[in-house]
Order: sequence, then structure tokens, then C-alpha cells
Amino acid sequence: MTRSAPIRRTSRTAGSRKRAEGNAGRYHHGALREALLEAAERILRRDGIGGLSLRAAAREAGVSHAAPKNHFGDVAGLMSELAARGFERFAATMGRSLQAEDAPDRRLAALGRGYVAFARAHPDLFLLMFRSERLDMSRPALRTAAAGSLRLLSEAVGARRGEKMAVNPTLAQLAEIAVSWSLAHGFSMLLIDNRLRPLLAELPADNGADLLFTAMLDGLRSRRRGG
Amino acid sequence: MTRSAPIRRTSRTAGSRKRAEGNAGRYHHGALREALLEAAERILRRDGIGGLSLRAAAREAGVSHAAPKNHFGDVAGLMSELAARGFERFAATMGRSLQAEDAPDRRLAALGRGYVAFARAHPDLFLLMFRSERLDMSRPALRTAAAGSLRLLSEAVGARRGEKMAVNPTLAQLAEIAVSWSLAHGFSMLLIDNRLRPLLAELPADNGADLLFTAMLDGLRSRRRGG
DNA sequence: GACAAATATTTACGGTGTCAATATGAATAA
DNA sequence: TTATTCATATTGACACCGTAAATATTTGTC
Repeated sequence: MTRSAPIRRTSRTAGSRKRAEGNAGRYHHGALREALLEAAERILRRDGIGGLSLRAAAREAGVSHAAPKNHFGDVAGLMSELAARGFERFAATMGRSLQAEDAPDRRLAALGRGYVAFARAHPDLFLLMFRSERLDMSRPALRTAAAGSLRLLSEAVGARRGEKMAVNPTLAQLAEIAVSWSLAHGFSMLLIDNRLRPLLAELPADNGADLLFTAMLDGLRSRRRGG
Repeated sequence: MTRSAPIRRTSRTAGSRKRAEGNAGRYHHGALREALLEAAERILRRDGIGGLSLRAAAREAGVSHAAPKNHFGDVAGLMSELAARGFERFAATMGRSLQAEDAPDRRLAALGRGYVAFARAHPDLFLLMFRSERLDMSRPALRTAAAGSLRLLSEAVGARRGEKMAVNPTLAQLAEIAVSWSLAHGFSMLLIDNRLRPLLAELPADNGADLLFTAMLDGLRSRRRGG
């Protein structure tokens, strides 16, 4: 993730640079789109998904409440671009998890752990990424980014099955993708919505979720051997 | 001070019944709590979760926007009571699914199908039931109703394992509960959020979701036998 | 009938998204 | 250089939203 840090130079030397990066305080911000996305992500972390609004992002970025319209159109636009970035980081997280393993079945399990780890590390971003009613799924950036994450899963499943994923996947392939996805997604959702508390209450407080998820995968594996 | 508005009286005969059911239009509604819950559910169906608000529910019930406060306190109160009712019907749906089967493993599968069927039949109510940020999980009605649904699942898993669920469940038991729950929940969420579209595009349009979910459960069963 | 408690309304405040009108400045052409 | 055009930002308005305080009305109870 090589994103150049936004240098907020408040000096007014600024010269005649195109799209200066640190125009805070000027009438034309210069890099407002980027600044708004960063502001929105900051809000998401600090105040949760309930605190994120167009006006809040504008306030956080230090511009007027209507300024975001030029860059995102409406609130769904901002949310969707933010979600798209989320999916990119999501895929990166799972990609790193994959690299740590070699055997195909272990790689699929690692993908699942990466899925859950991302949801736990960025719960509100994760919620936003899957809150369709606040998103505009027709946005190319969002479509592409979401599709990228799905491809990761699809290929990991194909590898585990020792099959190459063709244009027309079989029902068994689709079913295994759906199983893996539903398992990781359901666990993540229930976990960050605090719905697993009754189960986690029976487990060590510090790493109960990890323990439980590992036991879930182990249980499925032992089933395959005839449990 | 002469205020013109509050005459309203639509001239029903309206004897002196206590808690009459048809008090619409009177200053004291008589059964406003119930009416608000029904109004809210109607809105949820008609306008989706984005259209549901305290004021919208009051409007739909024909009372002033501040009237709900007496019965639910705040917006989380209304949402939570609505979610509690949702969980009761949720449990009833899954209970009916259970009754249709006899063998424990088929009963667990039926529970999962009931889970998904409810989510598809009442998508916005289902979303609300699991949207923790808009709920007050400390409300007894909601706690109780949610716990009831979980107990259904817990017992179905216990029966499948041929074990009685004790006060202190084992890790393997917890793991199987979490697997079943995560699977049904993740599939439901992804389905009603339209995230499974890439997968369903490869399947018949009319019953692709059923086909896929069945294939998922079959895949897991065949694993147990050594696939 | 008088009075207290419950319930509903009105009014007000600050928050939200979105739109239209306006202001500013950067880029471009003359 | 100067003039003009166009993208970008601000301002103000409107209709929603949740919540609170003050007020009005009805019900229930002495």
C-alpha cells in the first residue's frame, strides 16, 4: 500500500504547482476528493458507522457542507468510494494471509482467517462495505474492488479442489465457494455485531473468537475424514 | 387560547369501552403501542429499512411525531421491540421447519433452510434484527426473543451430535453451533444484500438460491463421508 | 366532583441530504 | 499580458430526522 502521505503545507509559497496537495484553508482545496475519503475513514474509526455523514466528512476536512457534491455526487457516492477502498485493503489482507501458507486447503483456511481478521480490525468499514442500501453498487470502482475479493476466494477454492475455475463453474464449485464465503461472512458479522457473546462467554476472554473459528474449521476438516 | 385543530372526532359511536381498538382519531389512541409496531412493520415492508423512522411510524399510525416517546422512549426502543417481535416469528418459522423432519441431521438442515427462508421473506426485518447499532440489546423483550432463537439452534445441534447440551458446552459443541449459525447467517446476509449475484448468475433464475443452499449442505454432508 | 397520572400535542433545536444560486480561482485563449 | 471559460467551493434554503420541554387532554382514583 504505497499511498503518498498528504503533506499539509500551510505555507503559502505554493508557487504554480498543479493540484497542490496542501491547500487547506484556501478556497480551492486542490485535493479535496482524497482529503474527504481520508476524513471519512477517520470518522468511521472514531465515531462508527452512525457518525459518518456527508456533512461530517466535509466538516472533518474543513470545507463547506456542499463541497463533497462536486466529487461524489451524493452520499451513496462517498460511501461507495470508501467501500471500494475498503475492498482493496480487504483483498490485500487476505492476500497476505494466503502467502503465509502453502498447501491448498491450508491456504483456503488462511483466507477465511484473513476475512475475519479484517472484519475485526476494521469493523465499521466492513459493515459499510456490505451495507448495500447505503451503497451504489453500479459504481465501477466498487464493482471492480468487490469482484477482486471474490476472485481471490474463487481461486482458493479451485486450488483446494485441484480444479481450474472455468468460465462456467459447476454447481459443486459454486457451492464450495458459497460455503466458504458464508462461513467467514456469517462469523464475521455475528462477531462484530456482538451476537456470538453467549458462545464466547464459555471461552477464554482474550482469544475466544480465534479459538472458536479454528475449532469450526477443524470440525469441518474432521467431518471430511468421517467424524 | 383557541386552537382549531384537535377536534378530529370522526364520530364513531364509540361508547365507553376501555382500550377500544378503534380509537383512531381520538386524542388518546388507546392502543398506540400496538398500532405503532404494526405501522412500523408496514413501513419496513413498503419502504425498506431506510424508510423506517420514529416520525414515519407516528405518521403512519396517525398520531403526532412525539407520541411514540411515551411507549418506546427513543428510536432504539421502537426498533428493539420490533426486532423482538421479529425474533419471535423467526423462531416460529424455524420451529415449523423443524417439525417437518424427523432425523436429527435432517432437522438441523431444515433449521438452516428455515433461517434463510425467513430472511428472504422478511429481508428488512431480518436486517433490522441484526443491526446492533440501532438496537438496545439490553431490552428484556429483545434479549429473551433472541435467546429463544439461539436455543432452537443449540438444541438442534445437540440432537444431531446425539448429546445433551449441558450448562457448560464443549468446544466442539460450540464450534458446531457456530458453524451452523455462521453458514445460515452468512448465506442469508449475502443473499439479501445481493452479494451472491455473481454466483447465482450461473444458476436457474427462479430457484438458484435454493439450489445453491441445498448444494452447500450436500457438499458438507459428503465431506463427512470422505469427499 | 376533585385531583393525580398517563397519554398526546405543540413547539423548538440541532442534525441530516440535496438543490439552486452565487462566489472564487485556475486553466486556457487571445 | 488580459480576457474568458469552467471547475470547484460557499451560501442559503428546504424537508426530513431524533429528542426535549412545555402544554393540553383524557383516564383512573380518591
